Amino acid sequence: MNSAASPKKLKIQPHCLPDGSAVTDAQREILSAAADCFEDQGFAATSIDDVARRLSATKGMIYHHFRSKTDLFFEVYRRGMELNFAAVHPYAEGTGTALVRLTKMSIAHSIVLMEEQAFQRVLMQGVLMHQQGATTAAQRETLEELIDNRNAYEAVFREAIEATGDELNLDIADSSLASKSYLAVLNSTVNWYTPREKDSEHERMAITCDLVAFALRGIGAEMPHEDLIRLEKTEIGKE
Amino acid sequence: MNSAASPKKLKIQPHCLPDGSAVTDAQREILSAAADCFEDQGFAATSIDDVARRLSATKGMIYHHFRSKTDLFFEVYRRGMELNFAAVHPYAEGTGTALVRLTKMSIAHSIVLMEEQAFQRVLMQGVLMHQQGATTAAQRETLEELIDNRNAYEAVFREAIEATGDELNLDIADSSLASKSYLAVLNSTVNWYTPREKDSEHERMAITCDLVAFALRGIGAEMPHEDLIRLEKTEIGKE
DNA sequence: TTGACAACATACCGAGTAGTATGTTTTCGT
DNA sequence: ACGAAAACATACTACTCGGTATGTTGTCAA
Repeated sequence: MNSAASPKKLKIQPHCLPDGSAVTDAQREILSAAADCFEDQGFAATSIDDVARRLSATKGMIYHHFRSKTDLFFEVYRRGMELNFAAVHPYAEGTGTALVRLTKMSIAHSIVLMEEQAFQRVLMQGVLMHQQGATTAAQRETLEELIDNRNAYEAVFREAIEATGDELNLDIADSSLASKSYLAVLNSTVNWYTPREKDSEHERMAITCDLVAFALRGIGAEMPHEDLIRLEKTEIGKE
Repeated sequence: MNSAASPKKLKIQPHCLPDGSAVTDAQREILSAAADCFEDQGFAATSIDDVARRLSATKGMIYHHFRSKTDLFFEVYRRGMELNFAAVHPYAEGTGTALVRLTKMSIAHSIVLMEEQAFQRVLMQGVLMHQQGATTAAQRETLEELIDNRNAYEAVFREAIEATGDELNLDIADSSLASKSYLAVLNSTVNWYTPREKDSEHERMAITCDLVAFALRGIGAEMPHEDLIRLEKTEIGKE
């Protein structure tokens, strides 16, 4: 089914820095605070002091763990992609029909998106940053790698969509375009969703259900409502 | 059909500043250059000197026409919304079935989006800016107004989608969510589309066709492919 | 001609910021 | 216990940028 060109092993090993060293608790806290700041103010408007203040720490502490502001941003990006892969990958390789697998992937994606909004918004900024131009050569290289990562993620969905298309004899002219549209629907929440204090889990499930149904119809597939609910329940259970 | 709560007159009068004064050529050039800069680098990373340099002018010239960097951004945003309204409005009030009207609106939206990418990206940034928080009280007020404008735009689509739902007896649970998903598909191009030098018009038409078909299926509607092409041809003709 | 105003250009200031250099404390292997 | 390295904190520098104050040039009505 996914026998197509995908020699790319998805590396889901525990989080580590590019140099291979492990991530300490302190670094994880920095990444989280940085993600919040980048979400609130964007990359350019966020100062290292902002991040430090959010941690009740100092600039020196940040620079002890990360070489530069750009590096910090990249690590936040990497962490965000990791969250997505970790959530979706099990279902991409799981059992069941292609349609069921795609549906589970979509539910997992939508939920992790709403739960980790800060990281997700950083991903968007990363894409934007790519269209512009990172300064140094080393940074460009890192950024390329991150974008590759994102493309690989999209490819996972594209293959699942293609498999579903084959399975149901759907007429999908351009699977690349279809996957972009498909993910655009699932990703749309980052632009407007803000969790309410109460009942946020139920709320998220309802939204996810609607979004996935919309996206599936978009590629021509249908998933009965009660089946969607059932899949979603099992999905949430895993969390 | 759109008898629902929409007392809001869409103001499409020729472009003018908030104080009512007309826009000069110089101001239009500044707006265009600023849109390019904001697209390339984002609001925070763009300096007034950057905009001036792109015009081979000076900072003083910019500040002669706009009170502040934020004001300039708001005007770019306003101009972007204006372009969208101008493109879509005729079809929202046009003739034909609800499905045909919605389709025409979608085509127009998709095309203006690809043609005026710089302004469209600024719109996205404006939404992001709203989620964060503009500094001064006056700026917040202006931003609220701009967001209202955007919501009004979304409402135009929501009403068209509701009308189509009534017409075709579609099962649209949450029309607000549906319109957000719908527009997310059409808007997705700003994140990846870059025009090729040759044949860009044909390319844009093909993409638009696919996107609109996807979005329509998303709400449960079907538009035969040849009909879509035909509508698109008449649409382009207007340009 | 002139004076008044618009349309710029130039010079400058103050606030903020990425990054560094260096000092201080905590941890930990031996 | 102790020395060394890790894990911070503090102080400082060089630089950018938004905004302003002020100077210069063109335009045009009276």
